[in-house]
Amino acid sequence: MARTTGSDGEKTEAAIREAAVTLIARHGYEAVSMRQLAGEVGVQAAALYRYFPNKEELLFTLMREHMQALIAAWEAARPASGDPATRLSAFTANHIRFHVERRHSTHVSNMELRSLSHAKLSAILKLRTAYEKELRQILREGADSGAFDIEDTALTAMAMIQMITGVIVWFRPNDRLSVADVTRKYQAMTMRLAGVEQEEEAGHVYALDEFRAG
Amino acid sequence: MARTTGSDGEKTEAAIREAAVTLIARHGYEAVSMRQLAGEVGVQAAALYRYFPNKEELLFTLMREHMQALIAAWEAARPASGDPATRLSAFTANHIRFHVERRHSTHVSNMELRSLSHAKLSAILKLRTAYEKELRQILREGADSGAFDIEDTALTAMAMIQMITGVIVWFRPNDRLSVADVTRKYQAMTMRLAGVEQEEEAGHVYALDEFRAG
DNA sequence: GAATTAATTGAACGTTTGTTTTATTATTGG
DNA sequence: CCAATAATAAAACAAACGTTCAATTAATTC
Repeated sequence: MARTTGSDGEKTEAAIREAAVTLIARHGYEAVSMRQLAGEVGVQAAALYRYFPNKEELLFTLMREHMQALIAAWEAARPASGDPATRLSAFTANHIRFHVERRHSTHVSNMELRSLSHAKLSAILKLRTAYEKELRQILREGADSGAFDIEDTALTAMAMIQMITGVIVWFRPNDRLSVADVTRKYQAMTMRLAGVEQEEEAGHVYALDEFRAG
Repeated sequence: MARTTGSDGEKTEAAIREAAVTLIARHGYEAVSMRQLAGEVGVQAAALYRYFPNKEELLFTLMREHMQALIAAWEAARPASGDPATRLSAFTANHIRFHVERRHSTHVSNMELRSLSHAKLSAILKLRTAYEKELRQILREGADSGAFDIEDTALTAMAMIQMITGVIVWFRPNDRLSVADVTRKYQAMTMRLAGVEQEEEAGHVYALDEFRAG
C-alpha cells in the first residue's frame, strides 16, 4: 500500500499536531514514540517525516506556536489605554482564558523545555520573556503612578504568573466553578498582590466575555 | 572484574539516589537511561538492580521520600499554637526553605507524576493532598475567626501553593536576593492573599532562622 | 585462614527507538 | 487519459533501551 484514498496533507499535518499535543501532555515527550503518535493519527511512522524533519522539530513547532499564540492573544485583548488596575485585570483574564482553553499545549510548553536543544530553548525562552515583560510593565507603571503598592515588581510578576498559570493544575471545566468564576476570583487575588485597596477592587474587574472576540 | 576495593552498599545507594535526582531533574525520567545513571555513579548498570528492583521503583522511592520529608519538615516547624497569621507565615517560610534546599527533588516530584503506575501515583497524591490540607486548614480557621478575609479558601490555598512553589522556577542561590529576602517577600504576599490588613502584616513575619533547627 | 556473604562486572537477551530508503498508489493539471 | 506530483506504506537500519544471569572479587565472620 502507498497513498490512501482521501489522504490530504493539510488534514494529516493538523491531525499530527493535535495528537502530538495530547499525547505529549499526557505521557511526556520522551515517553511518546513516533510509532505511537503515528498510530494515533492512523498512519505509519514514516509518514510523519513528510511534515516534520524529526521529533525534536515537531516538539519545537508545537511550543513556538503556543507561545506565539499566547502573545497574539494578549496583543488582541490588551486595552489600548486604561489605568493599571484595568490592564492588570485584562491580563489576568486573558491569561486564564488562554491557558484553560489550551491546557494540553500549555503543559507541553511548560514541561518539555528540557527536551529542546540549546538554540531552540533560547528561542522559546525569548518569547516567554517577552510575554512576562508585559506584566512587569503593567506592575511597574502601576507602582510608579501610585495605583499599586508593590515592594518588588519583578518578583511580584513572577509570583503572579506562577499563580495564574497554576489554574490548569487543578481546574477542570464542568467543575464546581465556571471559567468566569475562576477568572473573577483570580482577578481579585492579583489585585491584592498588586496592593490595590479593597474598595477599589470591584470596579476594575474585567469581564471574561469582553475577550471572546480577541 | 567484580567487587571493587572500598565498595560499600550504603554509600553506593546514596550515590545512586543523589545522581538520579540530579539527572532526572535536569533531563527528565524517561530521558535518563539506567546506563547513564550508572555512569554518573561510576558503576555498571547491573549494579543498580542490587538497590532498586527496577527503574520505576527508583523514581517512586525518590518521590515518596521527598513528600514524606516535606510533611516531616512541616510537622517539625509547625507552631504548636498561635494565631492564623503566624501559622500562615510559618507555613510559607517552611515551604520556601524546603523547596529551595531541595530544588531537584521538588522538580522530580512535580514533573514526573505521569511516569508512575496508577497505584504509585495514588500513593504520592495522597501525601500531597495531606500536605495541602494543612494550608487549607490554616486558611479556613483564619477565615472563620475573622483574622483573614478569604472568599474561597480551597481556591486560595491552591493559588498560594502554586505561587510559593514557583520560587524554584526562577530563584537561584547567590542571586540578587537571599533566601531570607525571598521568604519575607513571599510571606507578605501570602498575607495579602489571605486578606490581612497592611498594618498587621509586619507583626506576623516569621523569621527564617527560627526554622533552622527543624 | 577457610567459609561465607556482600558488591560488582561483563556479557547477553529481546524490544523498542528515531530515522531513511524505496516502492507504490491516489490525486491533480494539462 | 496521460504525465507529474503528493501522500503514504513497508521494510530495513544501527543504536539504545531495561533487565537478567553467571562469574568474580572484596570484605567479613568464625
